[in-house]
Amino acid sequence: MPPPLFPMQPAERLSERLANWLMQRIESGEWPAGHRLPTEQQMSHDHGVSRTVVREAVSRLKSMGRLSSRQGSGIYVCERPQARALTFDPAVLTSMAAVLQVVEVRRTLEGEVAALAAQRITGQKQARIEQALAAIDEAVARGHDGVDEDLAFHRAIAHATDNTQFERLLDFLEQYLRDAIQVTRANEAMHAQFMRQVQQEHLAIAKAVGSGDAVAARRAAIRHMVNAVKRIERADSTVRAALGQVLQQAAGKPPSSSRQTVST
Amino acid sequence: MPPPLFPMQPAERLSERLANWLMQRIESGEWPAGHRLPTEQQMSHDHGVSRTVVREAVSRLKSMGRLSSRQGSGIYVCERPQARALTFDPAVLTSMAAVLQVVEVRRTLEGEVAALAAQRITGQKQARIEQALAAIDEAVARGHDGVDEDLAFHRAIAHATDNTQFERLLDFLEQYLRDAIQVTRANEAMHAQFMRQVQQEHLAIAKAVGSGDAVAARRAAIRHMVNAVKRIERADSTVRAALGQVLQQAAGKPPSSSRQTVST
DNA sequence: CCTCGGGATTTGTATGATGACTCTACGAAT
DNA sequence: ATTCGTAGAGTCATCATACAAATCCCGAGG
Repeated sequence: MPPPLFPMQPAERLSERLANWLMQRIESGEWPAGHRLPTEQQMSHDHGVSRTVVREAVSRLKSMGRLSSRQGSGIYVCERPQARALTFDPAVLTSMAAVLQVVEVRRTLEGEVAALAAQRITGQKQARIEQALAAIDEAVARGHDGVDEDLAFHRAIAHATDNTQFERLLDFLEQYLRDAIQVTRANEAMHAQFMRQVQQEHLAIAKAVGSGDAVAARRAAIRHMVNAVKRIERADSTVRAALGQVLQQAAGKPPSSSRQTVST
Repeated sequence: MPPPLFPMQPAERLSERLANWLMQRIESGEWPAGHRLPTEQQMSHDHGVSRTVVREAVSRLKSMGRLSSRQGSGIYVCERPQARALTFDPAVLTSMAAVLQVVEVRRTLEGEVAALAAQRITGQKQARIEQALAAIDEAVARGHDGVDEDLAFHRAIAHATDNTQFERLLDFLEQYLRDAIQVTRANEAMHAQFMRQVQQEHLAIAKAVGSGDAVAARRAAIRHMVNAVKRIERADSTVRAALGQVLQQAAGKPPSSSRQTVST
């Protein structure tokens, strides 16, 4: 039987409560980095739960990188609690407005990324960009939608900035935009025209970056993004409805899935 | 005894191996979203381990949001594997060059954020920005370094964009920059001059945003960021060395710690 | 001072039992 | 025919106990 869509919140498990309690000790600084926790036995006694519960709670914090245990020694608070990770509210995936917010973030990045790439371009990176550009045409010619290749093109530009963080950041944003892009491209009526325009915009970016013209690169990238938003917004209501639906049920689909149509 | 600095990798625990095995089933699509896993007993039998191990492995994936178990029913693959989180390589915290990379990312954002804020400013948001500005002076007057207040100022501007994602993104970047900012400010020789200049730059941003002048806001923000980089780079070698050290041992220190000096 | 053991401590794993919860099926009442 | 209640089997959550493996502590001996 399928899991319920709106499951009643099951009573908080003991291990969960204990994990939260432990987390609080760590966050409050009461247990500083390197501090050794009481033994499992001690904690199970203190909180009146079994060792199983203690172990599950600790296990959770271990997988979060906050605790680390060593057999025969004890359980310790990690030295370098890895920085809090960035995640967007899942709601970002379920509403049109939120998708546009993410697009906006991306827009601000792409412009500067293109400018920086233009300033730091080299022959090798330029070749990679052009190769990515060609890959889009190839994919489309083969009947694919070219979404992956499109994103790879933008990643290639980010790579040219010599700043790994840009690549990682854009890669992160992609996962929120991929579905939106695919559905937008699926608007067959606009397909042919879209592809021409999109590829033309891509070409402009690549050219500006390749010639080292930062100003032109920024302008081309921003224009590309602005037009992308227009394409999303101009998509007629049927497509928007489809987008809404897809976003809502956008679920963990196997990475490989037949895809349909076109562009950023 | 303190945990060793370079602990030998303990042989991979059974629960860890099983967790990886399970994860692979999920990632490969062999177990699609909503699929029910074999029972704990079945899995413990299949893999020749105890139920304890199975439970710990499942517990890990549960805390990662990939599995969800319902008492009396079974263990299921989650529908919407929450998007991959963004984290920068921990090395980002340990090298001067990497810190500058993050600063560069922030720079590209702040400019556009300021421009958008100017376009969407309201009285209420403007008040909040000015309040944050005043808080910096207050903190400095009280002998604090004002780093928290400084960051709050920038967050207030991000808030004015009406785009939550910007706020979250800057908030995320902060944790990589906080240490760098603090050490830079600790350069006492430059302290007085720094503070004046920094606060003047802040004022320029606030003013431009408040008046709705997007172009001026962008320019002011970019200028602020460029100068911030200069301040970091101009810091004499002793400070840079100190920064390197702090970054290297930057560990999970209790959030509350006496702080020292200066500015973004 | 250092090295080497051995016992005590602590986490990792195994096993069995019990309670709580869920699902299915069957049958009674409407 | 549909709805509802209930019994029963299946499953996870928790408990208790035991042993294995790794580590720590401390003292004997050099």
